[in-house]
Amino acid sequence: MAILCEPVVCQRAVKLCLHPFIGFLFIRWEEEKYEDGVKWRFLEHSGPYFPPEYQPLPDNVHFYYDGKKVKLSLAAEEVALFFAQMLDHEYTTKKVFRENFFKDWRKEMTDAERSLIQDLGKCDFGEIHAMHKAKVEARKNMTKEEKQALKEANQKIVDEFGYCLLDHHRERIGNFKIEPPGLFRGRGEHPKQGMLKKRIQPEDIIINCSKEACIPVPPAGHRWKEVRHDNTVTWLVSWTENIQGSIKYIMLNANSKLKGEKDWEKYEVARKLKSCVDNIRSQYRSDLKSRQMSTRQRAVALYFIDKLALRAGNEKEEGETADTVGCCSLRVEHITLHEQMDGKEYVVEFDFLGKDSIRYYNKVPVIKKVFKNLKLFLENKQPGDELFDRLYTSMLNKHLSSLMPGLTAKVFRTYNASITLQEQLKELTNKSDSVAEKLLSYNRANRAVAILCNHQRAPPKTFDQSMATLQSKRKKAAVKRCEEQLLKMEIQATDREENKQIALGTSKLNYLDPRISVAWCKNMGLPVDKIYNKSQRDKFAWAIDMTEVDFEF
DNA sequence: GTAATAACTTAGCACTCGCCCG
DNA sequence: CGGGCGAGTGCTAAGTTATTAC
Repeated sequence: MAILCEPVVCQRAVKLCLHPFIGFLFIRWEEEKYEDGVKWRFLEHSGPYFPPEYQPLPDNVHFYYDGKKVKLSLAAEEVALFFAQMLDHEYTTKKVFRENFFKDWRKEMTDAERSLIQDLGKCDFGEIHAMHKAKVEARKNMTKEEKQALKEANQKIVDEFGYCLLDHHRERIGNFKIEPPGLFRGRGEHPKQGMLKKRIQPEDIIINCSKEACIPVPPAGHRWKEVRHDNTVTWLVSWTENIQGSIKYIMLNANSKLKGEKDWEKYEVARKLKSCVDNIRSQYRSDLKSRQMSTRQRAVALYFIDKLALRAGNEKEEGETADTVGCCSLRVEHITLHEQMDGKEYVVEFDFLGKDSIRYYNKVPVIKKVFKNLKLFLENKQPGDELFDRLYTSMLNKHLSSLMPGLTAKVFRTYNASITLQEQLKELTNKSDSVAEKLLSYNRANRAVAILCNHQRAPPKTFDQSMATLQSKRKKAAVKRCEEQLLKMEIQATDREENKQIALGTSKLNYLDPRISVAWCKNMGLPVDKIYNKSQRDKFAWAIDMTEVDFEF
């Protein structure tokens, strides 16, 4: 395999010295020179915060089966309440949801209950549902004092459980609360929707902290499953959830040193790709002619991943999750080839459900060699067959890491997102623009990335109405106010309209090197808080600190 | 070599909260 | 000064990738 790039690995300290690192980041970095894989020296925390115990229904609220009042056991009653709470949701009418729920609910019943309750259709959760709605209503109508008291109680919980001590730093924890029990929903057509997500007990919990630290105290009468001292991982608490059998973790907040450094590294790898992407592109273009079918498939997949920012697309176990795909797992039915379309040659029409069951629909002209290969891959295949039947994400990533250390499929998304933002900002903004115009341009650049990465959202429920309001304000303002304000509102309206189905947050938070944005703000004379809110400024503190006006991704 | 597992990032949606308008 | 609304935040599902187990 050709090595196309200089390795980037194992040069942490050296890498840093290349940068105008200032303030705490530098000091913090200097103090930790850990051997490979070690994430901390000292870790102390309070353990997880458990949701409140189940409160039995009051005596005047009843469950009915086949028209008759039935007093349920505590365990069965709790699960009945989960279902009753969701009754306003459309998915409680879905067959899969109902069947999964009923099956799991029956497991929680006593023998007597189980022999009585055999048909979900005969269950009447009406009173329980009404009680729940009344509770929600009551919470909304709390007095100021009650709300204040609640807020203070919550703050106390955050103070006690929300922080940990990692080496010499007090760090905010990302998710210190144990996920409460309920009915699993999942996204899209999930085969496990409606299943009971069980209550987590201290006996399910693994605690990770350092040997010298105070070990968190389990709730009275309970003990932890295990206490371990593994400083090669970053999690504080873990447990296994019962729906997929996967492990859940409590980890640090994005504004922590540990996460910040990782984030910085991610963008440095993406920048490294910038310097060798031309070589990598010519390599996979020449691989399109390979005699090896698997190499050709890899080349076409790479072409898509690079050009369209598709995800890698791991194999998934059938029946365990919704039927979604990424690049390597595309099937015959997900693409249609058009020799000619809309006046363009060699158009590939994509239509598939990706991560979170978000639809990816795109018509893309491709180079002839890619088109011909796709035709070849489709020969003698049926819908349901894999397009890239000789390709696995593991092979792809192995190949990529041989081209550049640290390179994997997802780096292309980061790289293409960041480079697109930088180019769009250059193209769209002028120093002489007004603040509102600059922000519109920034959002448009952000939007270009979100579209590339297919970050969609459901149009806000009140969209049409609020759009109309904004439009009419426009007219009122025109009558009585100066043109500048008119312009500002027009710009806002444009921004919102263009953003109807696009989610900017994901790319801003995960794909766009924050130094591009910070440098742009400096260039444009805009305060950073015009584009980053408080938590974004926290997360990107490292970039805000170190970025010079002339930063180039 | 392949499958399973572990660890970590990425993702959209629901809810909350604070601000603005009538 | 209450209600509506959008921005911000919390939540946790759903990905990717490296590592481990067989």
